[in-house]
Amino acid sequence: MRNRVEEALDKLKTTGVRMTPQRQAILSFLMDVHIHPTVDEIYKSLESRFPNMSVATVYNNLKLFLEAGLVRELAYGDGASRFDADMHEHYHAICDQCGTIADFECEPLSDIEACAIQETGFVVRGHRMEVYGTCPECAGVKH
Amino acid sequence: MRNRVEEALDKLKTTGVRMTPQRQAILSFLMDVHIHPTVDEIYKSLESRFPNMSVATVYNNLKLFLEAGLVRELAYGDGASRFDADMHEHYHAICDQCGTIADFECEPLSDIEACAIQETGFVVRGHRMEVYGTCPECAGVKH
DNA sequence: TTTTTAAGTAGAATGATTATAAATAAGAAG
DNA sequence: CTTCTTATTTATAATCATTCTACTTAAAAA
Repeated sequence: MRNRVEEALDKLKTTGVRMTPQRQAILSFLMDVHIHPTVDEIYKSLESRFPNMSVATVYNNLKLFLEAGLVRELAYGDGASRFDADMHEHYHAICDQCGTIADFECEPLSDIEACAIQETGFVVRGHRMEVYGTCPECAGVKH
Repeated sequence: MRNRVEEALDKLKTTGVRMTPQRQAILSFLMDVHIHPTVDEIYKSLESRFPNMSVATVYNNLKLFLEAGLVRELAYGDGASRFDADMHEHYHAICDQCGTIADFECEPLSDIEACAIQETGFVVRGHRMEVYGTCPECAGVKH
């Protein structure tokens, strides 16, 4: 069995998507790293290997990956979006102080969705949820 | 008893904040309207009454109201932030098609926060949650 | 009134993201 | 291996929300 990146790119190829070094590098960076990077972080990390790569390439590929369901976008209001190639059901806890994002798992919030359906009459597709607070590192440090 | 807007502005006045027509108009617009407007919507709605008002004034006042706990900001990743002067505990359901935002109430998600605390070690301050789907109007229309 | 200074205004600056047009290179076909 | 088609990349301009800056105006205290 190949690794996740090659598997994903092979699947993309069957839909007319071409395999390029930049594309491969962006996807494997996202899949290797567990830090939910921004576009700029991805761009800077690949700068040494692809000195001529344009930021637009990063944006274009991320959009493609999003549509293919390979990554998800974490769009917090402030600043830049973050991207997560871990597609299994999980939630995020975000540190108010240092911005660290920690993953955690939990029963899906079915009763909340039930509430929403009952009170609003919406056809519910899904939800989004994050927890905010202070990470152990920041909480532990008495400056 | 005065109305909510005057009450709120009177309370602000006690902390050295001045009462201006623009400020009053922005706050009462937010409190009257139940549509979670963007800065631009607020600005355009008041354009006829205040032809010389600057967008910066809207931003400045919203920041002030946020700090005073009179409104909350709904920062969805795409596009502009929305503002809500309804401060009682509630959640939002957002229509994928028309963007409508419906309010609903529900038990607070205490078990999710418990999960987060246990798995991440965070000191949890609060959470954010929205439900996404299709509103009754959009779902009902077979175009 | 006068004075103090918070608030408003206009416009420039920033930062993330998207659009555009030309150059490049994947991959198919011969 | 060479040619051809067109997806992709690149560089740059454009857009959009938001913030900043310097100056003017006007609340409200004295």
